[in-house]
Amino acid sequence: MRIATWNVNSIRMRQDAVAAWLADTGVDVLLLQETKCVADAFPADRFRDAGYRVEVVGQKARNGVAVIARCPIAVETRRLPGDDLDEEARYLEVTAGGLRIACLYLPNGNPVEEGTADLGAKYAYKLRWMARLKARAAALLANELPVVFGGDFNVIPDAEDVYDPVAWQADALFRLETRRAFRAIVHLGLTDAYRACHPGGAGTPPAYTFWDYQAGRWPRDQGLRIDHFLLGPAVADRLAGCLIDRAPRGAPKASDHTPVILVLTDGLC
DNA sequence: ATGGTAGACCCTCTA
Repeated sequence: MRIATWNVNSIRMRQDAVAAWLADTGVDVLLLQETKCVADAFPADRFRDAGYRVEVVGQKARNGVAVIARCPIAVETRRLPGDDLDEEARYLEVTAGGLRIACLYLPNGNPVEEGTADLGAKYAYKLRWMARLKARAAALLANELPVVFGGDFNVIPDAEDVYDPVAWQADALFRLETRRAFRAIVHLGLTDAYRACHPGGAGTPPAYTFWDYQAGRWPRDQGLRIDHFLLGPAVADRLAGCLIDRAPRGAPKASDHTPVILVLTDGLC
């Protein structure tokens, strides 16, 4: 069974690319972020016509997540618990293929306002969102559910996951508070699927999932690893591989992110 | 050198 995650930066602009990639790879479940449209404007029919089920959480112009799967999808929640006033479309948790799968788009958090008590409203929201995600992960793990958290975490876990760690040290994606909050989630007992399969370290090639449109970041391979799969123990036991498909980032009219594919032993979809 | 691009938008914001 294969699950992929892809921040598409507008599903309406990327629908041909996503449909072609799905047909080419045949992944069972695809998690999308930054669909950037209300649910009614999501081009669900073309995926349904291709034999997939589609569930969408949308809002106008910004954010937006979706799950596309070959198998039936049971929606568990369309909101991340912990803040009833949060209207941003960033979380969709489903059961599919026997797994509890959370598709998430974690807040970017920039700009960080140094010198202010909470480092700015955007960054405070990011840290609150991460605390809510930690609580949700703890609850699902306590119930021994086979959980997969996949999506755009907007977190660079380690210096080897960014082309220039010094230049990024104060950024909301890499600053120490962000990495601490990410580690606190992982340390509940989750496995970073990519790093479990590719330990990294000196001499290993960089493994990025995002390259900014600006300043020639893609042709220079100056990217970030910010799209992740975190696996609960029952799913980590089935981990067979995790790979970054760089090809879509090099295509014309590409998203600034490229897909990450999680490969599990067994499992039906 | 304070850049550069992309997408959606009510003409500016987010990333």
